[in-house]
Amino acid sequence: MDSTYSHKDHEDKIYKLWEESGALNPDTQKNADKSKPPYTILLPPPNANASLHAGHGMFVVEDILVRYHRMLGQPTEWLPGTDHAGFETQYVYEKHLAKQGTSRFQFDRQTLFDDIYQFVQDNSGTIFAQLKKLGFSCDWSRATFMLDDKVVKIVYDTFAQMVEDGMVYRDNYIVNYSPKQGTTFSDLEVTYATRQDPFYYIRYSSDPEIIISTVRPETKFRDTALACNPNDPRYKDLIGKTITFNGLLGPVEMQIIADDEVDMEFGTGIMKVTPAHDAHDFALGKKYDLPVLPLIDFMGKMDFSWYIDSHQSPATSHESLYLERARKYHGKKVAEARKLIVEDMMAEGMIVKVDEKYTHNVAVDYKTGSDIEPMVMPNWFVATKKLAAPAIAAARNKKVQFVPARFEKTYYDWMENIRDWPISRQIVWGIRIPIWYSVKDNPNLSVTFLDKDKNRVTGIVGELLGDIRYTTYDILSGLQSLRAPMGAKYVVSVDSPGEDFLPETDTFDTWFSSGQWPLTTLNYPNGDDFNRFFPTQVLDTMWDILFFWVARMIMFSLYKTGEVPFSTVYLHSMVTDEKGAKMSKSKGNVVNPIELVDKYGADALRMALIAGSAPGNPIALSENKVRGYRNFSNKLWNIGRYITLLTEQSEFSSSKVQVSSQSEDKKLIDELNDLVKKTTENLDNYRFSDAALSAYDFVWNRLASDYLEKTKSREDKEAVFATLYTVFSTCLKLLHPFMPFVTEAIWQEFGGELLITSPWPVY
RNA sequence: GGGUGAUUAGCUCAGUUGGUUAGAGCGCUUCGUUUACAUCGAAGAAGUCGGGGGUUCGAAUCCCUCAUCACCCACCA
Repeated sequence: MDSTYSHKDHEDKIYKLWEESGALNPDTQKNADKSKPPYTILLPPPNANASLHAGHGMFVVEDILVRYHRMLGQPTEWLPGTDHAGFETQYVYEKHLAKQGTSRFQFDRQTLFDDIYQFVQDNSGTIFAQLKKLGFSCDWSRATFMLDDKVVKIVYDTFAQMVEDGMVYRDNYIVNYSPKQGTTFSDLEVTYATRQDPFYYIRYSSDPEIIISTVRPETKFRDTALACNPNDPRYKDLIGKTITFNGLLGPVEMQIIADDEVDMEFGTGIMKVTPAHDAHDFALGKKYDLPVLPLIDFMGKMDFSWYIDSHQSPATSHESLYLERARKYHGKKVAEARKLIVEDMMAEGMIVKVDEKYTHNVAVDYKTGSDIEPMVMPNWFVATKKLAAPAIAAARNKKVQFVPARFEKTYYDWMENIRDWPISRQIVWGIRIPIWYSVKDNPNLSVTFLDKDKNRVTGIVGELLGDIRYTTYDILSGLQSLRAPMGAKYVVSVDSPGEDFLPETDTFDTWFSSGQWPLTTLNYPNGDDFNRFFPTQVLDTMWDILFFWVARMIMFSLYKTGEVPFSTVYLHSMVTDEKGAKMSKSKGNVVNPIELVDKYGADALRMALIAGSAPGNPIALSENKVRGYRNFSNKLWNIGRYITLLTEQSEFSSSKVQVSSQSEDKKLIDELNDLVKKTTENLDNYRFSDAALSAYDFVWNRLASDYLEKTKSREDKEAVFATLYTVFSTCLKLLHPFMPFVTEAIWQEFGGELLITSPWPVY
């Protein structure tokens, strides 16, 4: 044995040994005891085109659990996979296209999908190779990709079933829409940016005095009411009345409604209601039956065609001015239009005050920070209330338990206030929603497609088909996007129901498919794996996707099977930099785990991530800490080396050793037994840090520094050897889940079967 | 606005249901080339456990309160 442990000489070879031994697959796992219940964990699928980041390293808790239960003799399944990651991946791909000077608009949706598929294929494989570098003992034979046929089939089945059960519906509803990204986002995908914007006080009327305040004067053209608090003495007498005033586009009539939700303290206490472009106003509109009048189009541009078209022949100079204004605003981006509108309002003396330093929160999408424009449009929704009820009950009945327990409360808070879930995304990369629209029944479908000459054409299907140049087939083959108006007739079908049909171009929210991961990976409902491994034992992930993913898996699983998909949710640490700050590219404090593995070995990194970590709490990763555990790897190696040297220097052989009855030796054995008990209990209770550190402490301080040093002077080398060998080999087992490579490497030096499938010590 | 977590040695953090002199790693000081390991060994310094109050025979641990930091949810025109 070399005098220092060189991880590079061992890690890859050992991983190969494990793979070849069949240990990673429960069907070939040598020590699998069929009479014992299987132990199953599903790896949260990383993005297929991702590479490893420090956060992935925390999946080590899963490897620890899997290795521990494998050593207990349970048939053990750790099922890996990758996610297509919908919008995130398409965003990455679009940046890639931009670099090549092109964009998604140059391709029909099928071509674009195929190209992204290829792009993802080209980048896939790295993440699995990197997970292997960390020593993760996944069953690669069952690796699943979110777009595999078996996954897509189950997702389609679920959708069809939900449509039938009335759990999925199509509705015209206000959604978070990003004009820049061209897609809807769910509430969870929206975040808020604090911004400073001018806050305008606009006079609507002098007698009675009505001044409203807003940051969005450009939307006032489609206001459908003014609202005040019913108890506001300033406006009490006006409630229910209709006032008339002069707007930039002529006289406007507006009724005044009252609602408790209007805050008397805020601004002037009276607000404009724009149901088409504000979620709160939309809700008010529903309550008071106000019309929804859109003003901003899907590209984020002002649409004044509603005014222009109906005011084509102005009779007065006023009317000419109004029309001129409407034309000026029309087609402008929101921000630009706002400027022009404010200028005109200023000129008209309508703006009485501007608070330039008003700070407020603006909705942006979580990934790119593009502005969210609340828009009313048809989307597919999942009715979540009925799904949530059993999911809440399951947690209350302890069918699912959270580690740490406090997340149970977070889970309830979200589940009890759950809102319907918009699942359609206007992107290409994902699983297409299996809906078809007949062009005959729906002549008012709006489509964008590339014609035979690759020109981009947008229009209404009925009109386009009246043109000799276009057939349904042309539209279908060049199709980029389709927008079906509310009330369109549709057929739920995976394949085209006929020649006269055009497909829904929306795809599912990526979480709609990943939410069914326990079902799709295990081949619900009749797969052997499903019968064997479902429900699984532990789901481990970080707390940031508790709602996105964990909650959805619980809901889907209960909906489809009546059972929870896993009994324990373990929420591992967020990996931060050494100062405890969140890692981010912009801060430049991102640690590359593979570099640390190269430098110090996977075992060292694993220990650094586990030692001192607690579920639900952040863990600071520093190179120093990793180096410290690299030293421990070397310590283990050298203890092994010392034991080997003992046998080489003496005549006795390792096969016939017996632990002596010397009190010094017996005491150590007793302490070892305590350690085995403690480690086992800690593992059973998800106390990984304690389990790792108690073994670390025992090996280094008790075994190496104390016992080993003291016994160097002893004459009865054979007895010392016996004790050392017994104690140390047990310690290797205890440490194997945490430091699989070095423990296996030493084990191999001792000869014999693989450590990975050796029995866990008993106490 | 609602909620959660954190605050323990210079740094990063453990401390399970309250129980003897509060722990680890790194760092620091002094010494050591003892053939397992200098990726080491020996010895050592260092904390009134955020402030205040309370419960208890006993509190880092339970309760109240304040402060600071971090995060989550909602988002007021």
